[in-house]
Amino acid sequence: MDNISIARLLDETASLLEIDSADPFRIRSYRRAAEAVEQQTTQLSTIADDPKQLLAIAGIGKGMLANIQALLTTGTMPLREELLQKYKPTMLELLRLPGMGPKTVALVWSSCQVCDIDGLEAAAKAGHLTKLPRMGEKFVIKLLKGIEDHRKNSSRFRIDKAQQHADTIIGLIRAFPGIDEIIPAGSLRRGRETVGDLDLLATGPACEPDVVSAAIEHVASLPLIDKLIAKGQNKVSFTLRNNLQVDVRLLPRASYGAALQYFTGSKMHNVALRQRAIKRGLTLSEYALLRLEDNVIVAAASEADIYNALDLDYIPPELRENGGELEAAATHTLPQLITRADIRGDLHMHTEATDGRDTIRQMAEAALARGLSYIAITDHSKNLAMTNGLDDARALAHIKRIREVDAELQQELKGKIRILPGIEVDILADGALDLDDSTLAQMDIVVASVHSHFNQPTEEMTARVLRALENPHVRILGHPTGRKVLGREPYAVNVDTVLRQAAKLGVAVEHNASPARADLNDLHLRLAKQHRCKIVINTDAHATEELDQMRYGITQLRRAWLTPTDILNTQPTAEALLKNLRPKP
DNA sequence: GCCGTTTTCGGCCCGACTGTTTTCAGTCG
Repeated sequence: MDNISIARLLDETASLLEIDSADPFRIRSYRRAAEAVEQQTTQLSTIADDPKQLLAIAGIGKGMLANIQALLTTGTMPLREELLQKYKPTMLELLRLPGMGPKTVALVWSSCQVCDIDGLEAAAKAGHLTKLPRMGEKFVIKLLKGIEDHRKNSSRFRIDKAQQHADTIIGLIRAFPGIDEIIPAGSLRRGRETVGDLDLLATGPACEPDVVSAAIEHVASLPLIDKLIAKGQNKVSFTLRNNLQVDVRLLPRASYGAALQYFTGSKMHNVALRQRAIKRGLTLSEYALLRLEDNVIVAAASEADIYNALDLDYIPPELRENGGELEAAATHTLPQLITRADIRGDLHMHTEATDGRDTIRQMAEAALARGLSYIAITDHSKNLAMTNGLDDARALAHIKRIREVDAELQQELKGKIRILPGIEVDILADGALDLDDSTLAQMDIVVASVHSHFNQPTEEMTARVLRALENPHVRILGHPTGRKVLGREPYAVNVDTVLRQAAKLGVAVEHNASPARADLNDLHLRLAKQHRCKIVINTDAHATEELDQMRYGITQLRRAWLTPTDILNTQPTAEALLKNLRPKP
């Protein structure tokens, strides 16, 4: 059983305990353990016989150790089985409906024997629910709408889509006079790959308590609102037509930092931060950091003030996951995280020669405009027929053209941007590549990628990739996990094995910056660093504007605590980069 | 159930909003 499954079972047990009205602190420890397990880069199954290592994980004590060992050996654990005697697993899905918490789930079970969504809908329509305490007409209407939405769309939104919506809404709100700052908080600010909803925090003269109601009305009447959910003294919640929920908060300048800190989260980071505050005789809320004894404000206007008042260095949002960042901030050992400006080249992109939209020259000029010093053009090879992939003859003609454009730009732009000839070659079923070695020998950058991995067994795909890595022309492994964000496919290969072998052979692994295809998540990236892999970050752009997707990839690198020295394409020149890649045969 | 530069017992984060409550429980973030 892998870490993700262990974490899921612990989290489900926590939910079952909630329905069972168990001790809230016991429930919290199960949730905390689930989070801790999820953040481990080592598979617990490999250290199961060493209790010391397991107990060293914060949040894992004697009881949880026994639970994890039971899960690893039997696939379940006594408490979970016991709870499943009393309750049904389908109740966990009921908890995802708006307004349905553990108490209400327990109530409909004990009074109506309802344990799943279909049953709940039937009971609501039959009028059975309004007979229960604290449940009226309004609740039932909201519930039925919630069930409908849940069936239609219960997934999260990809970060780039969420960012686009945020930009639009921010533009509309900023138009109101007296609002001079508005920032997305929540998981968007922390750079998660997907977000559940948008949290936008605004401040300015129009957000001061005595005048804020006008601004609230402005927000509540934005034309793109599909359904208004709530309108409070400083908060408006609504959904867009695609069901994305947006919470806008208008906050006085004096407490903006506290609010930003609070609503950026993560939840576990905030809990840990508040515990730290209490130990110092302080209390932290979304309004301020206060001294407990006399309620005097210690810090509130900026996030940095709050962290500093708690004897911590400022913690970048991407690290706020309660994964050791508080300890590092307390000892001044936070990493100097990589930034977009550190990236000097992009080694994976396509042109009109295959399935890209723009020309070699357009890609190069766009890269230069974005501050890059070198790029590699890596169009598809012939096996990807639907992309008009290049056979050996066309590939050779294409790199000749690439060299010509490079020479032209050397003349015109005095070496400000270099174009390296390359190819994204496909790995065939037997692990061979679909172009001749003699062709690959002409390329500076050979990115080997598995494209057709659907429904293939993991062992087979892993073996396939390992064989491809043996080809000495391969310098970068593209799409190293074969994953699509929000897609159906999980990881096509055994990631740990593939990363180890790539590190051993000196093949760089690619972090694909495209939000649709962020092959390595933050745990994989940390694993890659542990294994001393060479890591490159590429956009896989199919048009000039897709070069901007680098920003999303950078966020993932930051979430993995990576610094400029961990990434190869921070090298200042194409020559320096090539020297750091696997030597050509 | 976890944890300890106050502690091996007794703590464990904070506030707003909703619906239906005639004073607050439950949900949510």
